[in-house]
Amino acid sequence: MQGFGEDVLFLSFVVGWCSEYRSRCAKGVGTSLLQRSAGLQVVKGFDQQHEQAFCQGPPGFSSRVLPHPAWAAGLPPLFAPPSQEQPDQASPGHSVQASQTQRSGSVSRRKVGLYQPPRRRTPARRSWTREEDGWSSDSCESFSEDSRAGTVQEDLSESNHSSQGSQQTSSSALEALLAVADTCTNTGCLSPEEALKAARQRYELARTRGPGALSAEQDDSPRRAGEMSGTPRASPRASRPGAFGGVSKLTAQQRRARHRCNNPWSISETQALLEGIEHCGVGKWADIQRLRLPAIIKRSPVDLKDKWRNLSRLAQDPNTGRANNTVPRHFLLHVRRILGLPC
DNA sequence: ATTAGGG
DNA sequence: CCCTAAT
Repeated sequence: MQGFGEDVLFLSFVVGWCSEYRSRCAKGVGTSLLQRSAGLQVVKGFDQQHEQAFCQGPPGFSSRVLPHPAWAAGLPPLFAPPSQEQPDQASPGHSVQASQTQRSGSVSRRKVGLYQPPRRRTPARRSWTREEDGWSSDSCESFSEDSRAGTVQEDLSESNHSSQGSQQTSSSALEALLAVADTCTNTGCLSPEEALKAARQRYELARTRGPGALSAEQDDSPRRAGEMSGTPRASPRASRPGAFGGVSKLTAQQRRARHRCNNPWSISETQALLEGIEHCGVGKWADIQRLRLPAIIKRSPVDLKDKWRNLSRLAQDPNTGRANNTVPRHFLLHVRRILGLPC
């Protein structure tokens, strides 16, 4: 682990950078370079010299202003359809090849609770049989490259775009890093060590899964038109800092006020959950949440658990759940694979 | 604090 | 999603 100390330095630098960025925003000055590199919004005129100095970073970072090469390194997202190009986009020089090992065996294939479908009501509209529904063994293999998934393609178009140019890929990776660092500075709920751990985990994820795993979700949730039924969508449970930004202990009043939230899971959220499960294993909801994947950063560990339960049910019985659910079929194939079910 | 499961 | 029991 030679690069570790380096990463610590880098992270601390970024943390400082974040607070500087915030204060700049507060003053309404000089964010153009940051905007350029992180895809953030331009504020207005800025002072060249200050920005120069700022971008120099602390001593020792003169040429390391922007994403750690490791973060910038991109691989095709797990769920993306096979892309013709993206030949190698090799990581810029930097050694990004350690620990490819730990991915294979250990995690995610352990005690997996099979949610036994408790006597479902309706007779089967469809069943998971190989013949009639295409559960061939290779359809399971091709999970990560199923091009039939038009919905996903749409859903991921954003992140795919961002993998077009290396610059934008960097932006995406940078945003991911910023998210971690930001959480660290803001909420204090992550110690620097925890933040670093999260950062490293996410780096691993980015490296093995591709930048798609890190690209933030731009509100692509399938929120129907007239469906904003009163509930403030933003931060359903982010009232005060806690394990993941605020565990809600609602008062009786609050509970009555908001009867029941309905925040349908977007496809990218679902994808992020599956990525997290791949990474941490089934049942490790808190760990997954600590990865701080942007797409599911607002979902509590319990939310993750519930979603997994639903996915698991759905994967075992397509008749389960809402008829209009948008979970792509190959996601369910993936779930089945995790569950050790025939695909 | 986390997780599983019922509602 | 919410709530609670059990770790």
